[in-house]
Amino acid sequence: MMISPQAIDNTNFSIGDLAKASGCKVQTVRYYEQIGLLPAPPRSLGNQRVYGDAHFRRLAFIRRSRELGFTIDMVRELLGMADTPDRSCEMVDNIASRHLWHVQEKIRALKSLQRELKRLLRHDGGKVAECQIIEALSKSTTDGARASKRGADGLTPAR
Amino acid sequence: MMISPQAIDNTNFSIGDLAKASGCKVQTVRYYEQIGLLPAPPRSLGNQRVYGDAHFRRLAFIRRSRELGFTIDMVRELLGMADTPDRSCEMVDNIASRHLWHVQEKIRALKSLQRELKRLLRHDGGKVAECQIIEALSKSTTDGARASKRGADGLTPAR
DNA sequence: ATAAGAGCTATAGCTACTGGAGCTTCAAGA
DNA sequence: TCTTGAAGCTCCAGTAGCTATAGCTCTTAT
Repeated sequence: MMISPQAIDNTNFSIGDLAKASGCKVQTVRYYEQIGLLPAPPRSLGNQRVYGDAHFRRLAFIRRSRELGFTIDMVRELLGMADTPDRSCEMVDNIASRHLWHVQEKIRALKSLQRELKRLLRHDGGKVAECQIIEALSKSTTDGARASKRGADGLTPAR
Repeated sequence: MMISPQAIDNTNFSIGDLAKASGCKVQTVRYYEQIGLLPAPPRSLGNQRVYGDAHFRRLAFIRRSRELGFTIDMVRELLGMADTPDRSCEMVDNIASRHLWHVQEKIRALKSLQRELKRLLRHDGGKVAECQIIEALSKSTTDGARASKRGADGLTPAR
């Protein structure tokens, strides 16, 4: 399965068509071209991008992968694999299962977050002075090092 | 060196102490100062930041809130509320429950993602040419535009 | 002919930090 | 006292994945 654009194409899409069809913004399409995910299409006489069917298929692949939460770099790898049909499927599996693992980790983290927030909210308020939530937030965690190991949302791993 | 409850009487912390104690990086502390979350402390003769107990408590509050996934702006609001103890607790509750809702939404989304990834991975691999994952990624699901706004082939633009 | 809408490039902004360069200051040991 | 290494300082750039704006040009319909 090749997802690269071919020159022999009778369909002509403007960038707006492509964006609408794939459900992303025009700027996003240009951005994908800029970072090398989507190859630069030929231009019209007025310097406007002219896309073909293969571009559409490749963009659809990209969007679908992004929807599933694959990073741009993962999409790059997946595209590379999709373009070399003779290789084993193993590496594709690898990427997908690593991603699944991350997703499951995220779910775990969010669930414990949910529990804590629910606990915080199980008091009803008077004045802020006695606000349980503020109170709870003021207490530092037992394990300070834990915070530095996680990203901003407390979910994504730190770099 | 950790700032234990005993050591907290010593109200002279270096930025490194503060960072270690709160479990974030030195740069992060400076960043919080820069964006106005943490007030600028006095400096030593050699121009180094000297923090006190109140700084420590405020930073702990910030880190705790961030761990719970509150955005910087939310933390700003929460801090503001914590600083005006006569107001009602209602707004604090508001922020927290809005946040809980977001967390629950995220969990829902990730769970459906998880289901799909598991489905993708439920096969064994041969060549990429027949790879189910690549196949599945190539099929777009959420592009109502493609089917409804385009011609019968779903690809040709209306021009 | 004209006007609306779409496309073009270039650049900046978003979140919440993180890392590095190139410097100064501090504290401890010889 | 000198030295050395760690820690501090400021300033700037970079991360991911777009999104938005400014100020143009091009296309298309009337």
